[in-house]
Amino acid sequence: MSTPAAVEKRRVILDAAVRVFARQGFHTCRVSDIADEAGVAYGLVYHYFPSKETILDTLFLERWDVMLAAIADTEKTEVPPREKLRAIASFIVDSYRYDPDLMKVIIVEVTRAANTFGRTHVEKIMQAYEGIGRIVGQAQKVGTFRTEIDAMFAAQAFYGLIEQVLTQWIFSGLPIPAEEFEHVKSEIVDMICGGLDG
Amino acid sequence: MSTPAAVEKRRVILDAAVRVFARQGFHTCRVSDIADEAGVAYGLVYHYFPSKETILDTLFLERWDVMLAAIADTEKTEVPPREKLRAIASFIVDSYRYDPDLMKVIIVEVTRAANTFGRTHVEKIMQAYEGIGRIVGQAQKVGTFRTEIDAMFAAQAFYGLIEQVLTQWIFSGLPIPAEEFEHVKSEIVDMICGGLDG
DNA sequence: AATCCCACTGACTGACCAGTCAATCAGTAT
DNA sequence: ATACTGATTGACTGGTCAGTCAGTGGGATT
Repeated sequence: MSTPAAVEKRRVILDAAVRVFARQGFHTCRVSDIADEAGVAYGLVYHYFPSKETILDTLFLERWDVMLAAIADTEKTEVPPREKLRAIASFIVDSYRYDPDLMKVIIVEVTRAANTFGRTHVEKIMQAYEGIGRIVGQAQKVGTFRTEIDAMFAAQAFYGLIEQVLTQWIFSGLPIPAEEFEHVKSEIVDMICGGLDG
Repeated sequence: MSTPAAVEKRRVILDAAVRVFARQGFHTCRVSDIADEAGVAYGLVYHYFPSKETILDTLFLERWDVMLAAIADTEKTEVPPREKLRAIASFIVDSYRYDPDLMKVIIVEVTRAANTFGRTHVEKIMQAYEGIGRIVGQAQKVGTFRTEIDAMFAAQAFYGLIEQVLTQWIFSGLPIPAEEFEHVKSEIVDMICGGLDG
């Protein structure tokens, strides 16, 4: 059915869509913008995707599944809980580091878009919380983490903080220096595990 | 110029807009939906507001200014830092408690809408972070909070967590029991100040 | 060389909707 | 009464854009 060439064209359209969504926003851009960016005829977009929304859909699911896999892998490793959280923070921060446009689109247009599009993916998004929640819960059972704080609540705090940081970076529009990425990874874990009390 | 009756009509339209935006979302709803909800002719909306966007604008600014004032007031009080954070958490949680539709609109359509509308209000939004950041910074100077964590970073963690919790409530669409509101207030402060380490 | 199969093209359509505006109405002043 | 003023109405316009579709071209298959 789908020749290698066709698979590649599909990819070209997806990559173009990332750039266009990141630049103009999903609602603001036209399908013709995506076609132009991909250097492809308008109609071809509809040859590969049934709708504009499906393109965003595809981009989100592709990446989110990779993240869920990364969380699941981390869960299985035999390292201290703090290291597990660090691994996840590291994965998400690096996702932004190496493909800021894609992460921008996912966060701005899906994860944070509770109104329109995000609603469709609440369950997928929740699976990430649940994975993190299980790591926290496990650490509580072992006695590494306090049991006073609900594990799912802690997961929200952890993921929420990361998303907040990425959102700041996205807002700023500035390139982020390499050491900032590494510094933030540590600060996230320190904040969530250590708290503010001195 | 504006008679009391006119001021009231304006209010009727704003309140209707809150309900419509909360129900259908800003981008999805039509101006005629707002007019219908307000029981008012289509054109009258444009008599009171120059554009659809200005309505959302007005709703956000009205409420956000109240919140900035609440933060500023809290800053001035002479209570332990933890109590200050609790007061702010309490204010925001209660804002949702007593007007969930308005908070839903502000969070979903402005605060979290980094792409389109939010961009206009980044500075206003940042002022909230800065207020919280000053409280944390002050507590660090006094020695109540550790200095390892950047004050603005902590403010992001704090506000981000609250917004994350509200977003969960919004997503769920369920009514929240009274004790849940109170419980969450404590849990937010405990999480941010105490951290997870046991 | 005839046929088939898709990738591919881009002009076109149909629906939608923000914002306009000319007309009407109601209250108040003169 | 008359004139004036601002509130109110809703039909209409102009522009936008997602999605359609009839047709083209080129590589494989027979």
